[in-house]
Amino acid sequence: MRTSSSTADTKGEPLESTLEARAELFQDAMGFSGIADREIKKLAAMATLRRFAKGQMVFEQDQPCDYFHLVASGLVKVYICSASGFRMTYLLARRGEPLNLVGPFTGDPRFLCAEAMQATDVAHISRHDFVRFVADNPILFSNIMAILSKAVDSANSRIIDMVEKRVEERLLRVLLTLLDKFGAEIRLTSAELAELAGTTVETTLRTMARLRNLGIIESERGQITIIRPASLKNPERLPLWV
Amino acid sequence: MRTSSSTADTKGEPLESTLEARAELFQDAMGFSGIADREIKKLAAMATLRRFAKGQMVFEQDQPCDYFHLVASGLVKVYICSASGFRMTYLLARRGEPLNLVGPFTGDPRFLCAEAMQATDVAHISRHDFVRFVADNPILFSNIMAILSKAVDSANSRIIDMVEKRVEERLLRVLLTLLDKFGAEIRLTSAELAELAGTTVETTLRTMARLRNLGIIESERGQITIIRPASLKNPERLPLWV
DNA sequence: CGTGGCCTTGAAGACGCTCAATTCCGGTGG
DNA sequence: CCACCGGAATTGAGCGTCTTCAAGGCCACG
Repeated sequence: MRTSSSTADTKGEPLESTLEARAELFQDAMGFSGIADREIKKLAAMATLRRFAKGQMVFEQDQPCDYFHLVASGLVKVYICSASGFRMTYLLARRGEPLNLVGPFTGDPRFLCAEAMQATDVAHISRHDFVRFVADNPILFSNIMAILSKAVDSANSRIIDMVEKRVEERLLRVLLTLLDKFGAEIRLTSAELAELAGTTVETTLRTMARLRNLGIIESERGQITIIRPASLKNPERLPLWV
Repeated sequence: MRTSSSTADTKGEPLESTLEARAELFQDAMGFSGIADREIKKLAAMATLRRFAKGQMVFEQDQPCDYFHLVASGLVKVYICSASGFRMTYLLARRGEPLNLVGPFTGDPRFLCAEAMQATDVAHISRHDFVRFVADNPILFSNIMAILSKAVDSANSRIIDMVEKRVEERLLRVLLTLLDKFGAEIRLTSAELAELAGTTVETTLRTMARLRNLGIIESERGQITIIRPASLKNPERLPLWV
């Protein structure tokens, strides 16, 4: 529950990349469908890649938002962090997923932090360039709104979960979501799961032990395997937006 | 915690109104600043007003979103409702405040319900007209994004509150927010406060009794008065987006 | 071979939910 | 004018779920 990130927080190191590689990234990035190739090229020309080591911060809380970020490889967790150090992960972003769709429009500091969970490459576009590009390609607005509406619904349904659902149900929902997105083999530690479900490491461990006894999952150090996916598929358990 | 809204759910009754009155409404509506008068007129021409009685639903969960709604008078609560009937109010909208900024863009059903807390007039614009208008007035996008970013931050900080803050702190934060928006005289019942703070009526009552003993508030039936606003102004206690 | 991260388990205690009973108030109808 | 009813406010008692604190084991890696 309390955490201390003592890891380096330099903003990654520049990475050489070809225009083609970047164009290919934006080509099928989430929210960028329906953009003409010619426009995608422009986008790629404005972007630069940076590499982050495991544990490095891509951006931090209360910093003005100067860049739009898009994951090119690796895995990034986006979380909110309270004054007392409690963390709540609400997005695990991999290739093609944006880290901050809203921020660039206002530029204002937000609550969010983003941290690389593995060695990760992230594409950056300056806020100014990004906003102008979106204005030139209005289809992006609809795309962004569609994503935002899911994100808002997910946040709202999480609020309800926190109050009325027990930890076991929340964890099951997290597992279901991870199953959908990453497959049955989930390479996360209990601490990371706890931050996704909004609970403590100890409670997570205890609950996972129960699920293991029920034969729903298997787990070893830093790795969980879902054995009986059907057990998670409760129709009432809508997936989160992670 | 369990609720049963047995109130009528007809969609309000049509209300005569002048073009000028509607234009004046949109003139200083939240998110509509920076629009030329000529454009505002267009907006007003597309809008129709409807009246809702106390307890009537403006829109309900899982219904496709066909209209953009803007409150013209009265008070509307927007809330999410879980399968088990638990409710969480996350917006109290009065004149000039939109009820669904995101919905019209996708048209998809959402989790949200909106219910009139008093006799209320609401302006409706068809989703199609609204989206086209926004496309014609791109400044609206920035405005909407700015509002959404606050809403998302608020939802996220609420998630953290639910997990790590006690009911008393959540209630204090709700009271602070209501103080900022509505002034020291708050005309809400304990049940309504409970839905805002994400707790039960009983716990709300008990907590309010404690605050009353501390001399922070006074309360009578359906009415709370904040006596010592300074007690709520903890710098760590950022206001919500209500 | 030691250190640090991760997993595991126990025990205690708190917070807030649930159920239940009672009172108070305002409005409605006889 | 009075009786009744429904919504709102109170207050008490019991208890379940989780957090918290604590201690120990396991594994990988330098």
